[in-house]
Amino acid sequence: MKEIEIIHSIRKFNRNYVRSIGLLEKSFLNTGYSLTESHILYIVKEQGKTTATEINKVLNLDEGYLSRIIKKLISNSILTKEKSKDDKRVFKISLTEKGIKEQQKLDDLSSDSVAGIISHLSLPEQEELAHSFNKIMGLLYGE
Amino acid sequence: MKEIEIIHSIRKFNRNYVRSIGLLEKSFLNTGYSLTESHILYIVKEQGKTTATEINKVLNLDEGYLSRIIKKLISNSILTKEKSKDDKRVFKISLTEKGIKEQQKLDDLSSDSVAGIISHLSLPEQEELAHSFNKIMGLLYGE
DNA sequence: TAAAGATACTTGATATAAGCAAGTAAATTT
DNA sequence: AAATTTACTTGCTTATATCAAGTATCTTTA
Repeated sequence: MKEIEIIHSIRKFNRNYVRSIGLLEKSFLNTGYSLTESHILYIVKEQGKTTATEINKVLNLDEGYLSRIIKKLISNSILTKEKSKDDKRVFKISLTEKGIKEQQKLDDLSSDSVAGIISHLSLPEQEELAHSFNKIMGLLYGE
Repeated sequence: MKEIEIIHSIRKFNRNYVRSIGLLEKSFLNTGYSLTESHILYIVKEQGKTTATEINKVLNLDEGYLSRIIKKLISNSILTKEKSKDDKRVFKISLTEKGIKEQQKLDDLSSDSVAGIISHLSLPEQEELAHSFNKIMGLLYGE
């Protein structure tokens, strides 16, 4: 297989997948959260009590933008922040009770959405699919 | 493999890949074209003389948005339009000479960008990667 | 075949997502 | 203790996308 074919395969995938992700994004429209906000909540769940800087090590958003999103999520009682004791520049961020529930809802929505996409496949096909995704993850991101 | 694991694999991939595509998008910043514009030019190249409606069968953009993008690309001499003879509501759209060149540039940029992402892999690994992408394409989009 | 409905495209107004730059305050380095 | 860096915030702007209403033409149907 030539390099050009390899690149074409990936680019073809990208063109299609970008649109899939666009659709996924639209499925978030009714929830009141953007995909980025949903990512942030996911990360806060994963990391537990964390900071804007830690979140941004994953997402690499504009700092100001992230700051505003966090501010909004706090004002909607999804997140809380408290001043860190060891470093007074830092705010420790965590999910509120409501935030935990909301994050769970978004998590379920996302899983349902993926379930829908693969629902037309047989179980062996779904397994092949997962295997392929895992393979790519391993190769590209070393996991 | 359980369904929940399959879904988790896909969601994990999505979280990572969304960011990759975000980076890809940024690589278009200097070009003066957005990823969407670049897609449009790609489709016009593929389809040859085409129409807004045909383009939108692929991209599903808001019609008004698409109309404006086309307008802009025409005013920048990338696209031309001519009124269709069989249907006076329709405009046939095609790439200008300049448009062909610009599209080619974007195409090259996109290929280079992908080449960069896979450059740390050996050829067999790159082949495995392409194979996995193709597999997913086949399963999800039937190609 | 004339009216009703559908299709192709456009335009004005607006929303959403994201980024830049300048700034404050606290920590770290020199 | 001054200079630099880090963590976060805020004002302003741009990029991307959507909604709704409208024009012109084509197609259906009564």
